[in-house]
Amino acid sequence: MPKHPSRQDIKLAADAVILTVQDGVFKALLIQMKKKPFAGAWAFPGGLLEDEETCEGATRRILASATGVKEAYLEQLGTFDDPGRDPLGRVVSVAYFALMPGVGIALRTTDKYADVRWWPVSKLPALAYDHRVIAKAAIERIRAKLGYTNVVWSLLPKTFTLASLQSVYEAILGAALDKRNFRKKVLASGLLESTGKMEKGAAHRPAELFRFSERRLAHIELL
Amino acid sequence: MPKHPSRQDIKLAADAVILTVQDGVFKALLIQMKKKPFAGAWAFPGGLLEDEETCEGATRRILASATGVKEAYLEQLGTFDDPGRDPLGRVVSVAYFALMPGVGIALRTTDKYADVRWWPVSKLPALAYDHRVIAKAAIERIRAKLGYTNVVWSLLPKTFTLASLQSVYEAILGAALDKRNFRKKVLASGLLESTGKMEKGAAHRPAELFRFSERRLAHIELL
DNA sequence: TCAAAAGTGTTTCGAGTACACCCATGG
DNA sequence: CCATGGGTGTACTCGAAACACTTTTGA
Repeated sequence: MPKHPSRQDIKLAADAVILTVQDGVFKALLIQMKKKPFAGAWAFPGGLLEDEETCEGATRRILASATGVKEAYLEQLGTFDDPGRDPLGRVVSVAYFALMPGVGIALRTTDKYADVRWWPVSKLPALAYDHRVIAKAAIERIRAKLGYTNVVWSLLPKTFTLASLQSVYEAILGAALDKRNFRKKVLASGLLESTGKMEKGAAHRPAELFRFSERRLAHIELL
Repeated sequence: MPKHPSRQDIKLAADAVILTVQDGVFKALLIQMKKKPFAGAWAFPGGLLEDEETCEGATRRILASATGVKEAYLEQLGTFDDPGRDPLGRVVSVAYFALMPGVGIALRTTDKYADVRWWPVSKLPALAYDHRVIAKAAIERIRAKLGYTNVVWSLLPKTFTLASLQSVYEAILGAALDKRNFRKKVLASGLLESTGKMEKGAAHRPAELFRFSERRLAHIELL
């Protein structure tokens, strides 16, 4: 196959901003790096693209290696190419963000990383590279997207209570919502369907369990 | 400077979706290619990054070479990396969209291109590469952005009438707006200030000329 | 005086918001 | 029987949308 003539000395990488809500707290997954010059620093998991790999493919590989999760909502966030962003050379990063439910995820610290941890988005540590900028972009994007799409399904298990749905919104938006108005709007939106089942084992009146009628991205009017 | 170890055979390019509104019509700039295998085909102007150049820098260079315009609103649209998008090899494209006023732009067909033309967005010809996908993304983005930002300033000259402002909205949204409601909202928004001057030479009652109080991106509630 | 676009208010309707009490369960 | 969260309805306010005529100018 003929090649383009120009010589470029630019590497392509993918970075994954992995987000979830656990116990009413909006969290991001960070890894602690081992290699110099960033040993000990925290960053979003990422890495160079392998040949024959798409950016999204690379992100899924990275996602699985850090969390074991194969299914998650994934969306391209943007491409970050500040020339000084990587001290080891010119690396352009295509960043994605991933959303997943906060329950049932077993983090595993592989030998690639010194540590892997969920961090509250409101209390992130200092980040390597330009990951502070990437974090800001991801958080803005998901906040906005909650208002005009149904992405929230990607942050909840198959069935859930209205209270847990509301708490996901509140955690991400960082604001309290009125319970009655929230239920009214979300039930009228047609996004949910009743399962008929009830929550079990709580020390109070059991809540009805709902599911999403569609588990793929759609535009809606909410909030 | 030490280099990352991996060998990648991936080239990075930038493409510019250049948009404007002329005579009430929403248009995109396309170039007609000379080189095989796409000779004669239309596409957005673009090209490989030079070393030491950022994606945005490359886009500005491409923009200037196709239009002569140095100042335009520029925003990253997304990165397109389908492995089959370029038959000459693996090229990942970072696409930007540019917005500029529809008046006073002299297109120049350089020797790089067979032709350079404005095309109505509703009647684009067949496009090379994956530029149809890129076009769709750009158009969706600018439509949405009109509703929650003040970007429209980038599509108008320094002073303009309320009617011409309205016609820009109508051209991009593809829908008619109510004149009285439009004027009410846009005047209440605080985006505009009166210049005190009047339009000249029209065969009807002259309209007042306005200017934007801010010529940089801000979020607002409109539409 | 005619053609053409500029400019101007009011009413109606629906959505958003604020707000407080009873219910079902486990301990 | 008590503590805990689940579940429910109404009233008010404000912004969105619909709608038609008079004014100013050049030809």
